[in-house]
This record gives sequence, C-alpha cells and structure tokens, in this order.
Amino acid sequence: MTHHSDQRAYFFKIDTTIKKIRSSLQKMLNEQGIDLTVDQWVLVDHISRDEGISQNALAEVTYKDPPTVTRIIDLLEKKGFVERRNAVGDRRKFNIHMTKKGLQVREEAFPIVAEIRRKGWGELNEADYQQFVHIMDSIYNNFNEKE
Amino acid sequence: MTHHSDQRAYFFKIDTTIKKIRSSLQKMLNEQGIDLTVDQWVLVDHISRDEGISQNALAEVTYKDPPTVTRIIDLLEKKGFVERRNAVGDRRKFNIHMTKKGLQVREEAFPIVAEIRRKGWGELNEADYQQFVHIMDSIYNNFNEKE
DNA sequence: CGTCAACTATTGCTATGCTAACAAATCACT
DNA sequence: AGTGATTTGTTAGCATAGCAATAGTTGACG
Repeated sequence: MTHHSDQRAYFFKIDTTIKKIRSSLQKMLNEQGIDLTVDQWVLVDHISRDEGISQNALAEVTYKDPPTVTRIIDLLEKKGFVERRNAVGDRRKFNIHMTKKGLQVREEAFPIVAEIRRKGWGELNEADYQQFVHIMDSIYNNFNEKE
Repeated sequence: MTHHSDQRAYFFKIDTTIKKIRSSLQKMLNEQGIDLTVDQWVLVDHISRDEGISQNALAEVTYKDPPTVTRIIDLLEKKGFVERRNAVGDRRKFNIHMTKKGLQVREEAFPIVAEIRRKGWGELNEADYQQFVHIMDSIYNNFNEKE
C-alpha cells in the first residue's frame, strides 16, 4: 500500500485512455464519411487479412464473444461489406469474405486508422513501447494465474 | 513506420487489458454475492467520497456521459443504494447521497476492489508505475491537441 | 423586466459486451 | 451404427456508451 504512488488509479487511467482513442478514431471515421464503427473496422481489417475465416476464429483473434461477432457480421453483411459463405464439409460454419465494396471501404479507412495511431503514439519512442508492452502484458497475465 | 516494433498493436493491447481487468473484477464481485457492476462500483465509490455531488459533476469526474450517469443512478436507486435529493436553490439539480444499504455494499466491495488492484499490478514496481502514467497520459493528451 | 442563451437531467436510438440457453451439426467412442 | 458430448452459430436479456434531441430551469444582459 505504501510504495505505489496512486496504484488505485491504473484501472481508471487505462479506461479513460482507451475511450479517448476510440472516440477520436470514431470521430475521424465519421468526418470522412466512412460507414464503420471502430469495432466493425477491427473485424473488417481481420477478415481482409484472412479471407474465409470462420466466425469463431474471428471471435478468438479479436478477443470478442461469438454473439458479438455474429451481430457485427450481421451489420457488415447488411451494409454489403462482407458475405457469409457456407463452409464446405461443415454445415455449421460460415466462411466470411470481403465484398468489393468492403475492400473499398477498408482502403479508405486504413490511412485514417494509421493516422490516429501515429497521432496517439506521438513522440513516444521504442523504449516506451517496450515498457508499455511489458506493463500491459504483465497486468493481463496476472489475471490468468491462480491465486 | 519503421521503428515501433508493432505500433499497430497498442490500441488492441489497451483494449484487451482493460477488458480483462473488468471481467476479473466483475467475476469476483459476483462470487462474493455483491450486487454491483464495475461501473456501478465506480459511481458508488465516488458518491461515498463526495456525498451530495450532482449528476453532471459525477459524469465529469468519472469521464462518463450524463445520460450514462442518469441510467446508472436509476439502477442504484432502484437497488436502494443511493438516493436523489432535490438540490436547494436549483430545481434542475439533484444531490446524490448514499443510503445505509449503499454504504454497507461499499464496505463489502472495497476490499475486493483493492485485492483485484493488487493482483493486477502484481510485481510491477514504482518505476513501472511512473512509466505507465507517462505513456497513458501522453497518449491521452495527444488527442487533445490540434493537428 | 424580458428574452435568449446556457445548464441539468432525461429519453430515444444504435452498437457493443457478457451470460445463458439453444438448435443444428459433427465428433468420439463403444 | 448409435448415443452422448462438443462445436458453431444464433437469440435473448441486461448493462454500458455515445449521440441527438428535449423539457424545465436558471442566468445574463440589454
């Protein structure tokens, strides 16, 4: 209790920081007239890097729940950005593919995402990045261990 | 683009880390039979440290939207943990106060929150904390600046 | 004073997250 | 083959988040 300046605040700081990043990115996407939410972008980005991925696999790599993935894919399909194709050999599965329209939106969004990323990281350097990864991974892993 | 190991990942890492902290805390609260969500806890904690605070002020200190605060207070009031009292001299405002029951829940939740906090921070030290604050604040502030 | 601007809280709408329950399909194992 | 367990995706319910719009008050200022 003694030596951590204000250990109490770390949850709060992470929370407000991620909110800020999300809202900045969302605002920028809106301003550019790109019809994607931040989470929809995350899926679009993954799908276009791994065409035909299944929904469960998508859930795993994006750390989202299967129900969440179902709904985001529903929305993306409604917008005509991706399509579900029946997987051969397993009638439970779908393979998710980008449409031409989806690939086009991805091209439009990509530089914006890169810009936000760059802007957020700012003048932080490689050593900061190493420290950052160390701390985040450490916190994350502390919750995977037994008592 | 060259020197940040995988700069692309920092958004993702923050996002998954905060989710992990939240879910661990929520699970612990549930296991102890405490009828609070993480966000409800955040408000309860603030209110009990600042009895009579207004909803807008609560929104500001917790970095939540006024509508979100309205709805969380609704839930807390329904559970009998807090109460809205009309502010003297301004009929638009409410002063939010803890009830006896609310203070009791807070006492139960407090050590759990402290334990989760301790567990998450683990073996990280004071220097890590300084770095952590530096990096998070830096990212946050980078989004408040003009171009 | 009187009007218009600003403030406080609320409501509605959409999206996401988490849990639980479920249907359909597939797998494992006898 | 046949039964039970597992996997895949979906649906439903609740909580949170953000945005827009609004009602009721209060404040500022000519």
